[in-house]
Amino acid sequence: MMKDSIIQKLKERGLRITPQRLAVIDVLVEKGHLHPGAGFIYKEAKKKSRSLSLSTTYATINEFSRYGIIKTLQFDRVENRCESNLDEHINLICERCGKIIDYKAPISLDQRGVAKKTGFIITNSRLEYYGYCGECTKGKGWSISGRKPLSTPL
Amino acid sequence: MMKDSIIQKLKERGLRITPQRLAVIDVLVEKGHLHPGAGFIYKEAKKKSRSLSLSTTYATINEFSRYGIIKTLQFDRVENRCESNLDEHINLICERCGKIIDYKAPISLDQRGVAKKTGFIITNSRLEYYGYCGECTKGKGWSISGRKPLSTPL
DNA sequence: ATAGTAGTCTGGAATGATTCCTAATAAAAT
DNA sequence: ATTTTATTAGGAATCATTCCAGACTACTAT
Repeated sequence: MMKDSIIQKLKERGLRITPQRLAVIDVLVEKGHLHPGAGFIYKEAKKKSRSLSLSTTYATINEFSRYGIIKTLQFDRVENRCESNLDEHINLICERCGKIIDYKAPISLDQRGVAKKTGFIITNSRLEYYGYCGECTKGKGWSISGRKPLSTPL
Repeated sequence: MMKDSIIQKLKERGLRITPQRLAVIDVLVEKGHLHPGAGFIYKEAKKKSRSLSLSTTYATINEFSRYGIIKTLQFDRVENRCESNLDEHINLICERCGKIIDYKAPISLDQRGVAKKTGFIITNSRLEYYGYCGECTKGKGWSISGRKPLSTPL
């Protein structure tokens, strides 16, 4: 997503454009593909806007998420991560290095069929596959040792 | 999963059969479809095995999970939930009442294709759709008010 | 049966990402 | 320029989960 279009969205929703938010947007735009967590965004954004607190970073992320500008990938006991790719895709999550890869694949679940059969109305999805990324299995003859899920902070 | 087959698995892996574990197993077998959380399991299991601590409940759940007897559905800022249905399925999660419904549907992601294309080796999956269950939308003409995700403890 | 020895259990303290709180600050509208 | 009101900073609070160390006990081999 482009920086301008995000700013556009903020204005549409009546949210103010502040230096703190601009700094966070910059990080999301430039490093979004890394699926950064709040801590990473805070550190990076602070470089640009000296006056930025962790609280504000969280508040900003939450606000953006609430208004559909980003999506948050929530995890247990580990920093949540931000998803700026809003296209339908699957996340491949490496349990060794924590990397999250967007994998474009059309998941064809018949949402209408689900609604008809169970009464459940789908509004959102979370499609993840866990395992080990190419780098983490490279040259190791497939012998993963330190399985420590999502341990690497980002 | 049957109680006996779980006990069988424990023996196979060299894990001891203790009254605490038996109590937890009972809950998992009887209430597994509710996708109980640690707190619920603790409360229920404590009725059967008077001597059971929350720590042990957590330890037991973790152990079972580590050995593939159950799967844990991890969430952020909300109690994790236990999944005793190990068949391939999708979880429908109600954002109002927190209910989790197992929806049987063949997700056909070509794992070999993923591996060939990205080098990522899949070992586990997490397929969830969020929304509102039949009961929570019933007679409301589709006007959900108190959107408070997974708020109901179980 | 009995004792030995890991594996388990307990209760409480510790953890840590995230949220909450309130006074201070600063966009944007008039 | 002034006012209104969203936003921010900083620190305290939250709370599911983990960690810890000492006590305990299910199993095995004697």
